[in-house]
Amino acid sequence: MDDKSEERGGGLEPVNSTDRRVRADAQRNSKALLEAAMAVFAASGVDAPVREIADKAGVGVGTLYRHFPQRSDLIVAVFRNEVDACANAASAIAAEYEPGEALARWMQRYVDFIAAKRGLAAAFSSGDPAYESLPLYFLEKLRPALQTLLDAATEAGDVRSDVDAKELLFAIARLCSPDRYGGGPDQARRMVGLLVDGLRYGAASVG
Amino acid sequence: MDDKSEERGGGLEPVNSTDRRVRADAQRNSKALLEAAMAVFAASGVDAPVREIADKAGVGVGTLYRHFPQRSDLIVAVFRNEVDACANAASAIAAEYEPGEALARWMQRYVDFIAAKRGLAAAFSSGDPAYESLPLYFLEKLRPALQTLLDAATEAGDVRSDVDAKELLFAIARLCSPDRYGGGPDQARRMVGLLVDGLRYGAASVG
DNA sequence: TTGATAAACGGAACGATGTTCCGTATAAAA
DNA sequence: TTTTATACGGAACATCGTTCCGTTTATCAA
Repeated sequence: MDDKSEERGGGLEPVNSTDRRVRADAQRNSKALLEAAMAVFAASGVDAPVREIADKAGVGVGTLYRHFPQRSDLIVAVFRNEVDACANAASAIAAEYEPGEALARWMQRYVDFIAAKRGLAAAFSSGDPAYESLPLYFLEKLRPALQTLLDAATEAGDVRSDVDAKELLFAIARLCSPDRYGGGPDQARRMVGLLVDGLRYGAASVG
Repeated sequence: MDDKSEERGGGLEPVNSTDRRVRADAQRNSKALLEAAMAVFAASGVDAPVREIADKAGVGVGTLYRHFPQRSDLIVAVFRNEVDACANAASAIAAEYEPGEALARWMQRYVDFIAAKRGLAAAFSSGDPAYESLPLYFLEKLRPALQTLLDAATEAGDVRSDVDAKELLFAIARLCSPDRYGGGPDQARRMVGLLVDGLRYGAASVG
């Protein structure tokens, strides 16, 4: 199928469209930039200057723009990365706790994620087309993760079965939204805790 | 009480803390800037450059910054101005229509206001302390306005009586929020229309 | 191992923006 | 009219996102 290459046996290394491998320093820098951006965004918010990120990663701004042609690309990359981390946490938690407890713990993990991303949420709904794809990515990654936990907890009789994963994700996100002025990040935790208790309560009638 | 002034008899003109009147050109320019900002924000969003506003008002940027020391001050001023306009519309509408119809018409007016201010809503929840006072102002102006309309409509038997003005304001604002991707500004109108019909339906059981 | 070369790098430079500064113009008071 | 506090205008500054290009370097072929 490929007209010009069957060179390296193990296709483990990322290759360019032509032939050559992706240079090692490029990979290193890309990773360093992503991690620096994560740290800087967490510390100073999404409005932090790109130069600060480049400095923290130990590269020039030219390099930063080679890997992330626009500022929003960096934001999007960080967001997707953290969505992935949150989704992946589901299976790790499921392996360690029994179903009901796993569900509760993952939901608190999800609350932390939402709370940390409050600054981004504002950017998303600001109409910038650069962020259009994010809500879909968000849903496609997190819904299956939560659904798996829900199914397991339901089958174990720990929670009721008439809850939709998508609705639950949105409901929690809204509980974390700062609409009610007053009540800090603890309030969100308490409200979500109540929600989880509500799920458990419903399971009692099933036995 | 005032150790140095009892000069002008009719205190109709705005005065400075010392003695002198506020200059006429200053008043003119302040008003022109506010109107220009309203127009520019509506046309190009809240991220429009201040120079564009100064140009439209026919003044220099120095003058703009004399009246509104920070960019956010201009945004806040426009917002408060439009909150006032929306609140004042209540009495005007109430004078022209019967209570139930007045309520319905004002709520659509409120929807237009919320929809137009979507760009600002993002800025408010971005944590900038310059906007901290706005939600309170919003509530203190609009709640009484809606409450008056609600009371009149309730007394006329047009709507049910168990609705809270504050909750209604927030509910409508959320109906207008672009969370569900898909569904434009018409959807908000339809949903609020349903809400109003719901209010009317409840009144039937009262007679 | 050693050139050759495509890829990646760094950071000065550019354009746009929010904000400040200060010499000039002017409305209000004497 | 003269005086003076006030306001004006717009050049200048600091900072941002982004581009450009001469220089460095990792990879490949010999």
